[in-house]
Parts: sequence; structure tokens; C-alpha cells
Amino acid sequence: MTVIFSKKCEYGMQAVLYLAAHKDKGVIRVDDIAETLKVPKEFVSKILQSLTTSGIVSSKKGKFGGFSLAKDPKKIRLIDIVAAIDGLEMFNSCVLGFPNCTPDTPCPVHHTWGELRTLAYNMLTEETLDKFKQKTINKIKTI
Amino acid sequence: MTVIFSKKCEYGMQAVLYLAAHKDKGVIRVDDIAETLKVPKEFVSKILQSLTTSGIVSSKKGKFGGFSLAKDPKKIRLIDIVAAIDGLEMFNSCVLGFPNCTPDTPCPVHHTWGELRTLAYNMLTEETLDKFKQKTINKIKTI
DNA sequence: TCTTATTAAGATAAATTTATCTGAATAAAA
DNA sequence: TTTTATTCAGATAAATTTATCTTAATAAGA
Repeated sequence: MTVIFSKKCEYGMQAVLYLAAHKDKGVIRVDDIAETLKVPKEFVSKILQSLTTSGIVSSKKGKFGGFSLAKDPKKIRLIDIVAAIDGLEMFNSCVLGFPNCTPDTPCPVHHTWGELRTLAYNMLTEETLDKFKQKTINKIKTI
Repeated sequence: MTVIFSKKCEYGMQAVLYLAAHKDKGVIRVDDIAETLKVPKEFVSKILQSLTTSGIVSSKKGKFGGFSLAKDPKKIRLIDIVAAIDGLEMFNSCVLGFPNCTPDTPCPVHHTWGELRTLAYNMLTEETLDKFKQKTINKIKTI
């Protein structure tokens, strides 16, 4: 298997995109998120709980409770979610798995991979969630 | 955790690079590979066995047995190893984990990610193992 | 206060990946 | 033929990731 992000992180990003796209509706129940995204409810609930700790989403217990974004979508980037869930280690580790892969002791693809990694990092860093609203809504319709 | 390739694939690529770098020495014992690369012996042995089935390496049993490349390093690319172990699915699946991510039903980062994926694919496809020989030898020294 | 709907939290289970162990098969050479 | 060194193959174990279950805590409203 080849993975870029863990399921946890994928579900986390999807759920947060969902919250951003439905920001106007106030708090959103996990059931709605899980059903729409077709992901396991308890699992996505756990993930959102942990993102609460990270300060990305906030939760409200009890009747009419649910999750919502903890801050303005203009201030949340995909990289923030990745950092909170999977961590940023991949942006600093060797694609071939060699230890201590540095400019001084590079692996055979060190340079090329470094450039790619930077592009990936930029992709996750340069835009904030507000930019993804309409695209998320469109995508969700097709699931 | 964030992973690009599985451990299996990482070890596989390292081991095959090792074989390519030591091609002149004939068959190589798993013990040598495992000790030098500091990876679990039985595990890398299993991986090389499976790469034998894929036609990338060949094995010789018995005393003075071991593994060697099954073909000219000029004809082996990193992507061949990835394809044999992890498969090429990642080059055709959504980075956010959305189902059915296509140009018609794209996820919010579909386009950007697609370009990145192509670059990664090219990196693994454009050069053959013979190009990596000296770099592999240099890297191995530092492990 | 009681009922209801929700998240929180912890325990557990299932699945997958990673790693190890053991013995068989093979081949070289003494 | 026996010894030795190796891969092969299958079983098993350990670790990690993914998913589920159960109960508690919370909050709204009847």
C-alpha cells in the first residue's frame, strides 16, 4: 500500500472542509458529517475531538450540540490539519527510507524529491479553507 | 503517520539499489544487504523473494547463493519496484481520500495534486538504476 | 425534574503492516 | 555422503492503524 496521508488525516481534512462549507449552519452533528462523507461515525468523531484539542474545531455537547470551526476559515490551512493529525515529519524525511538523508548525505533522489516535497507543502499551505468552500460543496454532492 | 511508500517498498527499493550498486560482485547474501542497510533480514528476504516473482531480481539457493538483479540496471526503474510492491494506485487516487475524484468530479485540490503526482511519477520513471550506482554507494557509506 | 439528543472518553475489536521464527529445499564442496 | 550455507515457505507474533461499542457527561426543552 502507498499512502500520502493516513485515513485519520484524510477523514479529518474532509470533515473540516465540510464544516467550513457549512459554516453558516452553525454546529453540525457528527451523524450528518459521517453520513454525507460516508465515513465511520465514531472514527470521525474521535478525529474531530482531537482537532478540538488542536484548536481547529470546537464542540458543543448536549442536545443540538455538534462541531463547528474554532476559527475563521480564512485562518485555517490544510497543512494545519495535517500537522495536527499526521505531523509534518514527511516533509523532512527520505522518500526511500534512508536514515539521515541530508544535503551532505543525500539519497539517490534527494534533490528531486526535495523539490516535490516543497511543492506539496506549498499546496497545503498557500490556500486557506475559505477558498475551498464552493469546490467542497460541489464535490460533496457527488459522493 | 504519513507515508509515501510502505516500509516494504522502501526496503525493496533500498535493496534493489544495493544490488545494482554491487552488480559486479555477483550474487549477494541477504545478510550483507540487511546488515549494511540496517533493515530486518527476514523481512528484506521476503521482499526480495517477491521481487523475484516480479522478475526484477533473481535468486540462487544453496551455499554461495544469494540475490542479484534479474536484468540490466539500465532496464530497471524505481517505478518498477513501486509497481511490484505497493502498486500504482496512489498515482490515481485522491489525496484527500474522496471517492471518485476525477476531472468531472474533482476534490478541492484535484488539479494541483494531479500535477504533483505526475512529477512524482516522472521522478520514478525517467531514470534507470544504472544512473544511481555511485550515489547509492556514497549513501550506503553513511548509514 | 425527566426525557432526549448529542459529544466525550475509554475499552475493545478488527484489519493491516511490520517483523520474527522454524524447518524444508537446495547447492557447493569436503 | 555429509557438512555447511544459503534461499524458500509457511506459521506466528508484534505493532500500528482503523473501526466499533458502551457508558458517561452535558445541555436543551417538555
